[in-house]
Amino acid sequence: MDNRSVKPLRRIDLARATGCNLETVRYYETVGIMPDPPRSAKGYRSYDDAHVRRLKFVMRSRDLGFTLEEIRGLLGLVDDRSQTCADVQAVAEGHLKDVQAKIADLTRIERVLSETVARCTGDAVPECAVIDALLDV
Amino acid sequence: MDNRSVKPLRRIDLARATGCNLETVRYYETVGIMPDPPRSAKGYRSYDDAHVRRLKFVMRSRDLGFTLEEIRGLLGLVDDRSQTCADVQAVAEGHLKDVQAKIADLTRIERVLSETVARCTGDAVPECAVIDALLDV
DNA sequence: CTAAGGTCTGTAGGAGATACAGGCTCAAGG
DNA sequence: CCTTGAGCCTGTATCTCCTACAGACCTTAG
Repeated sequence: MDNRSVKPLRRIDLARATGCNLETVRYYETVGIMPDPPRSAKGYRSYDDAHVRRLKFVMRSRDLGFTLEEIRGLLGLVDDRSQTCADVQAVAEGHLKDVQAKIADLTRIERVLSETVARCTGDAVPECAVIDALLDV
Repeated sequence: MDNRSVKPLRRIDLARATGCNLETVRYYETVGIMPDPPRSAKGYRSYDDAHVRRLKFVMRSRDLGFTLEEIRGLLGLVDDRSQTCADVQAVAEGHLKDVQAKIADLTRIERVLSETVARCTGDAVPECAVIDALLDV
């Protein structure tokens, strides 16, 4: 009896649910990042929660600086159930190193920025030694 | 007497020192992310360590998903010594929030990936519940 | 039944690089 | 000194990743 969640989503619903641009949804389908969705009798695309989940992941990954190619690699882990465990492990390990490096970079930038925010008095000319350190993080 | 470091760098030296593509160096100059460098008598660009430092920062920031516009904002903090401390504080605060959000996202992704690496036995078909979790981070 | 809003396809345009062509210059070795 | 290879110059073309728009069609609330 529980079919509350079975209302199909239109393209604009998917876009709104994820914050993705409407046209980008279509683009991701043509380049294979998102699957071609089922169509209604009149040819309208129809999505569900799995699409929302996946597209959110893609968008977050893009924002974090991963290329579509890299995201394809990560999604491959999810999609291709026929890969061996060793394959999955290798890809995951590569991405893990990448992610850890990014976290380290961002953490150093964070330190400089929060020091800047804390030290700045809000008055006149800033003490720029702090901000200069940004280039050396 | 210490002028060991005063050998000027060619464009390719800068590219190699930073890992930046040769043509991208020129591109960043035309769009104003990097300053127009001094030229030799014959018009050759000539760089120094400050350029290396700055370009490395730009590249790391790009890799972390910042747009050129955002990077321009950060570099503005470094470049424009005439800004008030309040200006600097405001810009830094905005970027700080952004950076912290990125760190949070990456940390969640990291958890899933390291779990995957740890759990995968390296044998046959993976236990995919872990990898599936990637989409929900 | 109509107006508003949403869908379709195709194509154009912008940001951020990247590549290549044609010609010039520099520095090291013979 | 001269060659040769590597690098420089500019301008332009091409690639990725989107984003926007046009023209035509569909759906649904009032």
